[in-house]
Amino acid sequence: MAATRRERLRTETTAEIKEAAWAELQAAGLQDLSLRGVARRLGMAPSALYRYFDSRDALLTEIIIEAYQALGLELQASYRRATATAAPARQVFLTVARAYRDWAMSHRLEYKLIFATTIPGYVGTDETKLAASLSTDVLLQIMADLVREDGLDLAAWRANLTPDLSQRLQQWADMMIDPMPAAALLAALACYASLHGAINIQMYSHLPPMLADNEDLFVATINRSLDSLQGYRAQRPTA
Amino acid sequence: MAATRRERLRTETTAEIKEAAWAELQAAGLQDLSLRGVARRLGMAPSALYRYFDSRDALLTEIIIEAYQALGLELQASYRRATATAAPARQVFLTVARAYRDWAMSHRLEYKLIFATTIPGYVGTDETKLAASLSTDVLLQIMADLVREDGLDLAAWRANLTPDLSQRLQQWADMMIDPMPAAALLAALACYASLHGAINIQMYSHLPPMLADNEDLFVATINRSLDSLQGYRAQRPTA
DNA sequence: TCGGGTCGAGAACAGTGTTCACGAAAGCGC
DNA sequence: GCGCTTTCGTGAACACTGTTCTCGACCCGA
Repeated sequence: MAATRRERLRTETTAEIKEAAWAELQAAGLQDLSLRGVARRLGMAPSALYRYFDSRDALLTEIIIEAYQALGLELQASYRRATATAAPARQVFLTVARAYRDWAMSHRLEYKLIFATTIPGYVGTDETKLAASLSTDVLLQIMADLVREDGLDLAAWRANLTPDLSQRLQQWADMMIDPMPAAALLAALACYASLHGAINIQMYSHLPPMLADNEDLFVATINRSLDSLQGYRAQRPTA
Repeated sequence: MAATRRERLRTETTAEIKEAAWAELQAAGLQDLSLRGVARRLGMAPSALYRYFDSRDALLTEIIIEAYQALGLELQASYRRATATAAPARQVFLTVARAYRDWAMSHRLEYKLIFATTIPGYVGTDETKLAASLSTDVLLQIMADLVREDGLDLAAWRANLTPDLSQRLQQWADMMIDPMPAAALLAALACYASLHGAINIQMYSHLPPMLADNEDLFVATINRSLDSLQGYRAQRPTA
């Protein structure tokens, strides 16, 4: 941790590079982050960047990880804020989900970077996994809260488990700090899928114009997803 | 339609080019479809390709559209096969959903092309919209079938509609050949989101290894999604 | 003060998408 | 059949790109 002057300068310029790269990314679009472009932006020779990053893809990877972390931290902050008011888990979920969507919509490029970029080198590094878990942990936490509050219709979810799937889910659950039943994990995944899909639909706008970027639509589907978590069913109206 | 010899040759070689481009794409990966590469594959000069396609991106766009159409046709075929047996709509949905997933999993590259590629020129062409509707129409059709069979808990869905959202959905529904209630449209969208999300989760493998490529997991979430459509809770009648 | 490690610059190489002028071939009206 | 026009493919060229290498200039600890 102790910083020799050299190290300090090094981390400083790597930060500057990443910043410039980010600006370049936003200006030039996703596909062509030009290394020479960021070099130009910094007023240095293109080759100089190789002192800090092994390749163009390495630089891109780092940026993606940073975006990932930003999302994760945002969600965690949202979670903390929501739970601070001692709200029921369902409401917490809704709040976090909205935070998720808000972030995605106001950081479209980052979102696409995170979820739709296949980096040639296929990063399975610990760093990305850590960044990813920042986000997913929040969801799992909420699900655990729901279970604790008995707000989850576990029976309904259990009904869809095959023995093999149940075992695999359990296997995963056992690796977690705060284990939860396989059925709850299934519910969490389904919820995540729904959340993710709802955002994607708007992000890549396969919707007619009057529904594009519609928050009500998002909230409605998420609410319905929550109904499904809890086994809620509308009372058949008298009519 | 009548083919002068010239026209025939022309469409013939454009097909050849697309085929070669596809091969190149699969060999070289998504990011770098090299125009020179496909030219090499065909034994022609790179510049010759410009007689057939305005640019590299135009070629890519055409390929994406073809992939899109392939998916749509596959789904429609699956739908026809499923309905031919006079099965209930719920089962039809499940069958088509599986077909969707199967296609995605066995055509990963195509799937990513379709849903995660932002072409610089932003294609809003009629051609892509038509290709897209091939897929979505199937889903809407099933949803209409469900409504007709009274297999949809419309009240539950209506409960999440705001007046504005309801109006917008209705506005969309009115444009369809076979109009349906706004609540049903909301259900369709939620279902689509869920479906899409469930596939994406596996596609971009943010799952631990024992759950990667797990079909049971997919079927379970889809089944649950269907429960949510129909308003079932806890034990649903076993088939 | 003196070396070894680090940094940045510049040239170079192999690619890339794209343009353009030029011949060769094909089709069409006469 | 002959000419003219349109189409097709070529090869050279331009402006880029990522990446590598060499070569001085600098900082820093000994």
